Amino acid sequence: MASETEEALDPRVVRTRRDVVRATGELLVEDGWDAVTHAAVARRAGYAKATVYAHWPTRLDLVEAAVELICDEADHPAATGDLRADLRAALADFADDLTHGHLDRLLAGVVEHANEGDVVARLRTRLYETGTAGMRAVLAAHVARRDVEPALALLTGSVLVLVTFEGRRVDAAVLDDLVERVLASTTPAGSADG
Amino acid sequence: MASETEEALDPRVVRTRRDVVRATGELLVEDGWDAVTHAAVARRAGYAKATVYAHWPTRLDLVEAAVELICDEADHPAATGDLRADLRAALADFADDLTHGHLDRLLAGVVEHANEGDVVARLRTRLYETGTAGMRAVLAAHVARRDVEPALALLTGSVLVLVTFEGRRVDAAVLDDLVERVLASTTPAGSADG
DNA sequence: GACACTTTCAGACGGCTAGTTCAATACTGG
DNA sequence: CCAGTATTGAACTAGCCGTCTGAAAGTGTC
Repeated sequence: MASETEEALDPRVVRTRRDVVRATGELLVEDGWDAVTHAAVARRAGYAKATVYAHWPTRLDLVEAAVELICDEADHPAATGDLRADLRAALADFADDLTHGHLDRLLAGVVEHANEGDVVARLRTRLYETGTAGMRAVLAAHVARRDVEPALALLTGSVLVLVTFEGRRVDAAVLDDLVERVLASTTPAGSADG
Repeated sequence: MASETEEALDPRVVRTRRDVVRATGELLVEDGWDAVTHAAVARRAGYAKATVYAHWPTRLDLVEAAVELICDEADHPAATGDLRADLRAALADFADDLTHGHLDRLLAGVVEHANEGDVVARLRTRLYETGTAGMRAVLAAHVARRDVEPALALLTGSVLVLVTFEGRRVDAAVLDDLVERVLASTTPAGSADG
């Protein structure tokens, strides 16, 4: 028999999982957490409702699988080695995910449903770390270790707030200003006091 | 007849409005946006479901009234005049609202339901500005005008991210570090280039 | 191709909840 | 006391969620 972790031998199961999880992700991103219903997902994916229930008994199972897929598929601009250029690119990418990728709604969903168990808390961490992985990598490569966390919080937080709550369009000038302000309080990596 | 804006003469109406809006606010804060149902609100407030429907035809009407009340009742620590102390106090207050006041869930709710009309967008702005009013006031009094907005975004954003997405407890040391980092990139108010 | 096995399907069902309606009751100001 | 208004409790419709079923279709094997 196949191993427990790779038991999806039947091509029907593979197809179903792929199509349904993809449809769930689209629904989650476009219409939000509450739109993820077995019936809605089945309709969108082109499968019967009972089939969806058979694979993912609860709504949370569906959301979990979709978030996993979204995070796995996420890709970020490659680093060039130039600290400021890479930071601006990563920040712009994050801002774009928030607005056009509807990452803001995804994050809002996990925060609002955070009281529904540890699974949701794990999804929150997964989404946040995936969305900020680009920035974290750039910072880790260029600034002192003790500056990485605060700088990351300052950059991601400010962009999140500007885009999501102030409805501001964060153009190159805004991003540049934020980057300069944050870098002013950091020490280069490898420095004596880093 | 009474004026249109102050027509609530009947004490029954006054009582009903007060009790129901308060119950809605508690429900909204404790259990989230989706828990705000006419039936649930009526049960909690001790009124009949039909009465709640008579005053607030839609769920959004209920949420709107509750958010208005919450924002009106919000109070913030008084300023002492010491920039750093006031900033730290305002930030700590904001962090406390996020965790114990469940402001994070309120904000998540309006973000997730932002596609349900302009009313929700107004609520988002109202909540965000109320929660950050303390910091904005302190900054406006001490740093150059052009530094207020970016500094506000950096401070509120970083605290929001640390508390809500990283699950960090922001103690005095963390707040102090953030304040120093942000202030390093600002110019005092009234300065020549401010 | 024949076969046993698994997956998917389509629909029906009971249960729960949202929102509406309405006659009866309680309250208010005069 | 009385006319007008607010509140009530309950009934009712409509719609959706989750479950279950037998039938149909697909899969791997001999």
